[in-house]
Amino acid sequence: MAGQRRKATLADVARRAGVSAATASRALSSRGHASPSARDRVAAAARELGYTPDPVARALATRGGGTRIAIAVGGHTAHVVNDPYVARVTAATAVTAAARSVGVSLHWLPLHDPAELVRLAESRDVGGVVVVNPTPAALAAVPRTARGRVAAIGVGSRDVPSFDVDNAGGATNVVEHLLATGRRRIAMIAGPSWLPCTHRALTAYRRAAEAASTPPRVVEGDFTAARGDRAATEVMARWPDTDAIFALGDLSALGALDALRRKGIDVPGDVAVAGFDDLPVTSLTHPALTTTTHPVEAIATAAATTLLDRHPHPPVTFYPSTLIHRAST
Amino acid sequence: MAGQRRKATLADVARRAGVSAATASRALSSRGHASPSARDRVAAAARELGYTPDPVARALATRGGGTRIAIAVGGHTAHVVNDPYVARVTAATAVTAAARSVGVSLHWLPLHDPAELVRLAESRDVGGVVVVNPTPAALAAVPRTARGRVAAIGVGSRDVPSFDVDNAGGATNVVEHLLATGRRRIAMIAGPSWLPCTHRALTAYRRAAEAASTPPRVVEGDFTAARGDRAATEVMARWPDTDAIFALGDLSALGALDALRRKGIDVPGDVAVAGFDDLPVTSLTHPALTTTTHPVEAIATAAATTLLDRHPHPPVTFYPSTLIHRAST
DNA sequence: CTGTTAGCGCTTTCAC
DNA sequence: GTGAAAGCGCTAACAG
Repeated sequence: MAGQRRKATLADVARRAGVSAATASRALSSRGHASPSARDRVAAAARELGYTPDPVARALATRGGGTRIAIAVGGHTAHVVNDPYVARVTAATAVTAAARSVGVSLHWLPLHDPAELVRLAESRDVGGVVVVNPTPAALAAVPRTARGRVAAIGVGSRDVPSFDVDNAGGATNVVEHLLATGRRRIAMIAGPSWLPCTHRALTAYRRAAEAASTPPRVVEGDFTAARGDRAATEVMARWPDTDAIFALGDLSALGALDALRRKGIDVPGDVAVAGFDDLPVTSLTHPALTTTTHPVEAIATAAATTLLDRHPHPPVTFYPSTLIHRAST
Repeated sequence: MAGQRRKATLADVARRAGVSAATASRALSSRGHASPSARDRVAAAARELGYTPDPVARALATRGGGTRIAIAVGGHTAHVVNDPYVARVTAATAVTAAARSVGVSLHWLPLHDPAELVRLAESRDVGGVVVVNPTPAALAAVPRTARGRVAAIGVGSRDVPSFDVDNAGGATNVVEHLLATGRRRIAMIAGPSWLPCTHRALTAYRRAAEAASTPPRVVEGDFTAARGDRAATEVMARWPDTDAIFALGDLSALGALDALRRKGIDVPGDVAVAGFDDLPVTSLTHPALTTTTHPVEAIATAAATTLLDRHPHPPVTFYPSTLIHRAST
């Protein structure tokens, strides 16, 4: 319980190791060269003193490290920061950041005013920005000087690497599963049309449906349960012989389930319902929901790590979308 | 699009306003006194230059501000940081922190080694620690020097202010609702016994049950769905005439719902089921779950604000637990 | 009320 | 390889 005296500083370590602060710094950060002997003595001194470098001072001196990574969530209202999916991304990022002694802040990125993104990327204390649900327009505002300081969860751009779910593959999996279980008149509740990363899923659905000679039936959604409910109602009104509904977003799927139940339509007897996105509770609904699971934590961690470690980034990295077959299909 | 030249610094502002850096600092931070005229000129200069103070430098100079607030989640395994409730707390805190240019990091607080809490509280770059699901033992390790730098979501201690749900009131509400709807043999699936903040709910249940002359029926749970499932099974085996199950934690309630359905027990016909904690999807299950809603975001924001603004803190603040009556009771 | 003078703890030229 | 010295941008004494 040695918490009494003032925290050890680099100067203390240097003194104890009998070297200068500069050498101690080099030895510790293993940047620049230091003799093995010095390196050892410094390491020992640091250990004995329980020294940990002050991230604040380091950030100030290196003018660039940054003491936090900002998460900017694209959307039309400030409410987007309260989304459970965003919360998952934030928590995962906050864990990754914690290991480097940096923090995470969460911001709304108004899609009508992408300047906020630039402001964040240029803040001296921001080490990097993770953009969630970006649009090309918002990304276009990112100045070249911010290269390597911005990463996207969703679509990327020339300067912004993308870490994303393989939406196309995932959607294809779902549609093929539906086809394989005998469904032929499959409707889709899509995502909001302004969100480009959902286009791929929609395209994949169209392609798969076409290949099976079932004409596409699409209704726009917005990931909410309420919209899913209304969308399902609309689907059944426009195409009464529909035998499967594929909803982008599990909340919408649950809403659809509710709408069908009210109409006395049996799931999966009359209509199969599949979701997309792996809400933690979909195994507990009744009927349990067939959906896809996405490695959100891994995606967030990869994006954060790229920023934190200044990794050279591949332009786009896809993560698998895995089908989970349950009672609703 | 004026992002080209180097960001303005306090010195630039001071020069432009024709004052010294110290005066500019005083004028901007409204700490210490500055003449109205100086204040105005500095403010104008700052605006014209688009100046924003560098939080990193500020933190270094004030030795104490801190550039992040740490969230420490008590538990027996590192897995606790992946909890959806924790994610909600983290996101809300990250939004509050963002307004002050600070970040949030997320840590596991091993209950068998509370030293981690001390380490966090003493890190120079940490402005404050929010402890989630604390135990008295862990809190006891907090040094007096950390007063005002630690806040708890859950039980507090003499030195650690507590921000928490009124678990007792919430549980009482649920039990009284059950009694009011004619239930008399009410079982409870409790929380993990090491988590003190669930004791209050348990006590309230016991008291309410006693007052209604219904002997308490308690099974320990752990907030998971799997445990809720097994617990409900155990309840029905030990007390077959049970007509209501109150589960601490909505996941457990959903698990219980599942177990009852498998046994062919009708809900709410034979047995009513109520949850606790307001998972976002409980309105969508079938039957929809009666539960209580808790202002998690408000709680997290209050705890973070106390830390950030060095508020004088009341020792303990309770937030209401509101009953939401749905189909399951 | 305001300017001057010192740092906060670390990294980084630049000589030696 | 290593040390001395000069900051990073800001705030905190201390005189004036």
